Amino acid sequence: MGLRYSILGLLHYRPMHGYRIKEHIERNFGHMWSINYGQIYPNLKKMLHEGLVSMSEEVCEGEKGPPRKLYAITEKGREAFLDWLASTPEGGIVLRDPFLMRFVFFGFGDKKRSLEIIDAQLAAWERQLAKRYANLARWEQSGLYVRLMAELGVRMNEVFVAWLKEARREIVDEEADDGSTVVQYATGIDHL
Amino acid sequence: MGLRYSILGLLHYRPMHGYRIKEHIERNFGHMWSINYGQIYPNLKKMLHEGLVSMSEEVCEGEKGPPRKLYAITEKGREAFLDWLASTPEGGIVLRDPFLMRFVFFGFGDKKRSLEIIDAQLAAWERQLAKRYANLARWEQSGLYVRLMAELGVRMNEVFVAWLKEARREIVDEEADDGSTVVQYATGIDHL
DNA sequence: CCTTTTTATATACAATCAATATAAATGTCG
DNA sequence: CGACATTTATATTGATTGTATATAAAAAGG
Repeated sequence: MGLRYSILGLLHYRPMHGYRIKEHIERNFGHMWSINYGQIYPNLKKMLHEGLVSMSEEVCEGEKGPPRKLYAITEKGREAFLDWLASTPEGGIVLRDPFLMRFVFFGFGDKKRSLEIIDAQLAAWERQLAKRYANLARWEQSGLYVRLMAELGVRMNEVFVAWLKEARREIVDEEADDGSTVVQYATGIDHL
Repeated sequence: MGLRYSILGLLHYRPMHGYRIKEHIERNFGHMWSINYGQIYPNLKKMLHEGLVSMSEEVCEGEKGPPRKLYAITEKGREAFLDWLASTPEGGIVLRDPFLMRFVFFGFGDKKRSLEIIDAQLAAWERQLAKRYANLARWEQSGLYVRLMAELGVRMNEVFVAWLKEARREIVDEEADDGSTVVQYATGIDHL
């Protein structure tokens, strides 16, 4: 139930409708998380029912698209949010990445193909890092905590790029194997 | 469908039963991911049905616990695994952390309490880093890719600790506010 | 002998993610 | 002008992942 509190947190800034919430998160926190409509709309509906947010149907004057539903945080919602904010965070960090998931098993596959995938990943991470550098100026003007989060994002990105470059070198330098006997060595894990 | 291929990858080492799979992942990859029974047993069942793994009921001789079901990867499973391994990883990195989720909103809450949470988190990350340093020797002997992953884990952990220490200092140094007007500044996000 | 611990399988339910259907208004291009 | 793509917006479905817990067998401890 973490997402619902992020939504409540955003509504502190001002009332918003679902579409804007996603836009806001992607613009300001997109470097760390993402959110999608499958979580936003059901959560808003549920929180409306629980009285944590209030809704006002906004007739859009001269605006594009279907009528918007503007959600605002209620006093009850603010209390629930502050309780959550002061509670001790339970559970550790979850890091799931389709590239890293494959990476640990690259010893079982074709090295040439693995290097292709690594190069593509490196390019993607470098593009992302360039984008983050470009956005640093914007985040400088943001509040303290938002700015600090953005800095963490930059540093993590830097670590990823540097690590993958060094890893690539080690993989290339590794003795070429004929594929059969050395596999066990290349991927070897402790045998319990 | 990433988890199922991780299981298939593990079965490359040798046949295993569900309980051992979790143990193995926690010991060797626990620094990056986790897995749980709610994913292991249903996946094994499904993959058995699809012919990607085979099962042999093992009568445990003198061993503790209920009878084990030993799963091995089949030729079909090996093919499916290699296809996945060579496929381009889709989707970016997912990072979800209950602490960081609160962190961005700390400007809305009580600063003293926020610092308590930060200190607890810092202690936890430092303990984890110490553990990782202690395990480095073990990972040195592991295969290339497993060792590289472990190194990434260490570097990320180092970045987290260093970042949070600096962030804490900035938060403490920030001008003390009376809670009302400055909140907007402390958490301020671009207003779209 | 009874309770606790360890090993192990299994499921239910909640949270999250990806994909897509629907709809309204506006711009655009022949 | 009208067909068509685009943007803005709400909403739902199904798959995947995560948390918690129920069940059970045997060894270990007192």
